[in-house]
Amino acid sequence: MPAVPLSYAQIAEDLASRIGKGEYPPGGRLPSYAQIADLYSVSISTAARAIGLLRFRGVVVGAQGRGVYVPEKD
Amino acid sequence: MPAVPLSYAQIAEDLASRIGKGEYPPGGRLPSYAQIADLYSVSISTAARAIGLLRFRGVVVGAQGRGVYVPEKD
DNA sequence: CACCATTTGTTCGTATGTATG
DNA sequence: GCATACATACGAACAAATGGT
Repeated sequence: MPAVPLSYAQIAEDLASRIGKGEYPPGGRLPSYAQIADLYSVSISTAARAIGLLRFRGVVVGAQGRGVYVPEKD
Repeated sequence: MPAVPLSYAQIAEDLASRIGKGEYPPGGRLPSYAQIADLYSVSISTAARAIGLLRFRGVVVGAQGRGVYVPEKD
């Protein structure tokens, strides 16, 4: 991780890239907001924004109380 | 405007709709963050989020120090 | 059933940086 | 230099849903 934290858009890109590489496979669950915030050294609100972008793009689906998942199929 | 403020996604939808209707024509400028916040009775950060969504969708383009504009052509 | 911790999702207010005019 | 404006980040708070005890 860089000393200068990534922007929410860059975090979204990084996560999308990892999903594309199979790091988070279809049906798999992404780290929680708090974990992402910790992983990328950003606030929870910034982590939520990154996830929100992925959600809008359809890369992931969020389920309140459960987590954020990679859709099984397109 | 309703008593219950719209969400950032709904504000983005409303603005996109107005753009589609020609209320903000190609080449035209949208209200500033502060004006949108006032128009929809939300905070500036929520207004910025709505604009950010439109920007991601390509519906508008933002220019620092100048404003947010509707692209001339697709 | 009730209670509680976790998690998503949103809003707010403030602050900062950059760019324009 | 200054006012305006975009763009991002932060921390706090809250609602809603879930799942476990």
